[in-house]
Amino acid sequence: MPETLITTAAPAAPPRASSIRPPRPASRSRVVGENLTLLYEGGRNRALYRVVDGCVVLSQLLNDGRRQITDVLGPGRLFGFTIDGRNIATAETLSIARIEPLGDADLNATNPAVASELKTTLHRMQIHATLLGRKTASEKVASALVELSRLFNRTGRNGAARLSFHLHLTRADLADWLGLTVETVSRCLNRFKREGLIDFSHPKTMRVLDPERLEATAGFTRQQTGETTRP
Amino acid sequence: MPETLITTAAPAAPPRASSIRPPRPASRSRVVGENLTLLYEGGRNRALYRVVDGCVVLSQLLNDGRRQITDVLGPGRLFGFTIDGRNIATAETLSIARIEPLGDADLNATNPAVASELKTTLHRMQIHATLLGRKTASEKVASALVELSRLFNRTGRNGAARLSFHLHLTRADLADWLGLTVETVSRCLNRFKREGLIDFSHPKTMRVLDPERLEATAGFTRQQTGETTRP
DNA sequence: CGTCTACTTGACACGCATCAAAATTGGTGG
DNA sequence: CCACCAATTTTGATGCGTGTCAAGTAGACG
Repeated sequence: MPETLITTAAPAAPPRASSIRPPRPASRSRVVGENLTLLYEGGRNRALYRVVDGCVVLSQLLNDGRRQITDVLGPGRLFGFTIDGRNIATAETLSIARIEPLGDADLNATNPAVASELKTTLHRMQIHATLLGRKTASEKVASALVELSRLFNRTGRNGAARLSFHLHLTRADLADWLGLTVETVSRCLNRFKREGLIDFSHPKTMRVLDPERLEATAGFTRQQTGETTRP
Repeated sequence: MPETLITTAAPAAPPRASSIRPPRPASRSRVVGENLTLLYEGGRNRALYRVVDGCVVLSQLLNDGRRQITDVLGPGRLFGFTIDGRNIATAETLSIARIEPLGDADLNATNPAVASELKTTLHRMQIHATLLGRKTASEKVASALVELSRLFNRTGRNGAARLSFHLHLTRADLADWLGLTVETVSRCLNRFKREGLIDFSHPKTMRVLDPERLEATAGFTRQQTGETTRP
């Protein structure tokens, strides 16, 4: 039984520069966001980890500090893949998360479970690339809500989804995940709230009021719906 | 020795709808682009392939026809990964390409070479996600040129790079890869030409005149440059 | 209660999409 | 080789979505 790590919030760090626009003057010394624990960065560790509870994000940075979150991991997901001993991405935990290292026997990429995880992550990345390159701001935010509600929704004691979930990401994290700015994310969320798609009193506690309309707003890839047209 | 497939251009198909904007009226019956051979689409085949020569692209589609090319494969790359028997992405060859199927013995994802390819692809996807979400149009186009010149440049007989390469992608493909429109791609390319970064007389034959300035225009991830700042 | 940070909201600007049309390239048949 | 048509690429004019800048509000924590 592997030991379980419990990571907690790190002390505040200077703000980072994001946004989509050209090189900003900013070039901060600390690259991770506030309230985060940096698990490793660009090739420091050699173990694979499993998320037990909470939320871990993978990210990349440009030289001037612009950040892209490439994946959001919920319970069960593995991370820490390396190429030639260097980690593929930077990983951070959001608020409190429990992670456990995989045993040495499982560290090999030829392990079927690990290979399967690689393919899953790759598939998710493809879908996310489509979101980043081809979706509008509204579609992006709606997609994120659908995705996060699936990852983190708590089922009631009767087993039915409550459609209320804890948003582990800040608005800035969402922006860095979706290729937007904090302001645009905030505007979309509040518009959805006005339109009755979602509700939130606390900014981190989301409730989906109209899942169908939300999913329609999110847009779909053809594969996801199974539709494939041929002449 | 596995047989080698030679794929050629397919007959013309109706145009597809791309662009980043909301649902377009368009919803065409044929989903692949012109002059392309569709290798498989959303879960039709079970073999892994290796690109021997030419260029293969992986793509995804949204319901209304918007397309995102998620990766561009040059010689040596593998593709055709599946999850539960369904292909992760749609693959198409551009113009003429030679591909060969991997032997049955190699089909297992636990094969080290296959696992390594998965990680390589995943790493490339992360870098591309950063491009899609956080780079400007100029940075995107410059990055694409740098990347394609590495994939397809022909070394002279003395072994020195000639920095001239065949652009397998059309402007529309580039746009779908970079999350832009055809017009923006064309404008960037011609601006780079005016500024002396690149040159091309034929639209498909690119020559890099100033690799350093081009790479500077492309921007870098911190990992790529090896730079990592800590407090 | 004061301070700090995250979040929200408004006014404005600009990069890139959109729309339109001309120029170039590619292919086919005479 | 040239004429002709379709597709691609280029170029210009214009508009919109989203980024930028700025100010205000709300929670969290001492």
